[in-house]
Amino acid sequence: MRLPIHAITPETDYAEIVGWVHEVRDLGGLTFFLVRDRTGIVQVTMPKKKVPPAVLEAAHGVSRESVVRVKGPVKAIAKAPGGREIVPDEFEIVSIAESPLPLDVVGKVPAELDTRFDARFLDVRRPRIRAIFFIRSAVIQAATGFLYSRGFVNITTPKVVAAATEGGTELFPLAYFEKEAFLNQSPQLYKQMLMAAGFEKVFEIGPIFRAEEHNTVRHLNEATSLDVEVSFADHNDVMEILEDLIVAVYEHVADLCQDRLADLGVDLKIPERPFPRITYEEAIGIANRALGGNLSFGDDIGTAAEKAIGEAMGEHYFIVDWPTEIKPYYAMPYPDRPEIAKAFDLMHPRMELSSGAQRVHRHDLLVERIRAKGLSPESFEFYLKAFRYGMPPHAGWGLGIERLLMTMLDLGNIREAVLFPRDRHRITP
RNA sequence: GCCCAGGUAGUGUAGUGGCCUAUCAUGACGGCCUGUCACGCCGUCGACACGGAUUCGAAUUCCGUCCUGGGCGCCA
Repeated sequence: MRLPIHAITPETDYAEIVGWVHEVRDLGGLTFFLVRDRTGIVQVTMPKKKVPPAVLEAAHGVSRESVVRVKGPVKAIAKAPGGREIVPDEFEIVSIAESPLPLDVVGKVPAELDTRFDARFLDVRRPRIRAIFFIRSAVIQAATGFLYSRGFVNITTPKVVAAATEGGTELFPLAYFEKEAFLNQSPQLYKQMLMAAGFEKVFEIGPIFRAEEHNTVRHLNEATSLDVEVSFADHNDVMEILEDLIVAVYEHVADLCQDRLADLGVDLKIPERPFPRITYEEAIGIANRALGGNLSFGDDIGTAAEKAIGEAMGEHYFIVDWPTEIKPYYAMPYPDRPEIAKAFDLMHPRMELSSGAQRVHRHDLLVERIRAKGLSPESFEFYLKAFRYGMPPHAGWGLGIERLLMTMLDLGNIREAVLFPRDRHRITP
């Protein structure tokens, strides 16, 4: 029976393992193999004079990264990694690896991102890279569990759509039989329509597509968004849900992924609630003081300003009360001060993680807002229709999973947080 | 879209006009080696993105093409 490698201890009598040949050290009369599976690494030690000839022959023909099956008694040896090693009485090559390898799995020689993505399956064999994706899985599990525990309904909305969600971002056009279609940039319109459906609390974790020709360490053309929408809630209510979720995710990872965090060398600090809230005006004030700039009300907060504010804050924080003008049409303006909206961004000191708002739920105001953005209400008819037959007030946000992971694990490039990233230049593998 | 920087063995690098039939490491192959843990030692193999130009001479300068990384704008 196959044993996961981490289950082998110095007390184990006998073990059968299947894994990849991580390293080979041939000392002549004695050969050490390190064999790796997803749980760990174990040393397989072959004294030439003490193992069967068939084992010797198989071991001689094996290459690095081949898949092997090894059976033998386990010996407690203080000098061996993990204090134990297997002396094989069976050694079978299950699948031979070609040589040379496209990149060094052991990590003696670094590889550039591009080389790594060309052979991503090999790259991900490296424990520290694999750790990112085991943690990513834990993040999604924690977020999903948190939302279920709060009574949310998991929804799936279409990725093939007929119209843009908002004016700004570029869409990928698609040949869809005789019609023109696009890949969706956000589930925004659909989750709002499900408020009209009376679902009250929904979430979706799924891909979003942005055809922006940006080339940065924090943008992808296909990203994963965690979207939430809640009826009878305002922006403050959903900000609380968001910070609770962030903390729950960090706690889950800190509790259950200690080994993976160690693989990455990350010392995870759990953010403290409540996250500070600063207004947009305070934010540009901080930026102006730090950079000697002259941002004024209505200007976008650029990268340099964002960085300066992040440094001043030093932890997760919200920027609230944005100018209505620079937020999407669906953000609800304050009734008494319509120039600002009940919109917020969740920021990590390094970058924006999420943005959200209380939404406009009044049909006439929504039409007005759409027009004010220079868009045509006619192309949003399928969406506007949902606002004419009893639409509850509602609020929500969208959170970038890759950015959450990138900031949590201090990754240098957002592509590190995706198994098979899609950027300006890469569509394979 | 605008701007900047790059493309040298399988991988990562050194090399700014002749000292380069190109450095170092890793790797592969062969040899020696019974406690390695980036094992060690000896030997062998393997590369200047492509096209053009300048020059007595180009990996190195110039032009073009292709490819890549990054910054900005915008955003998750």
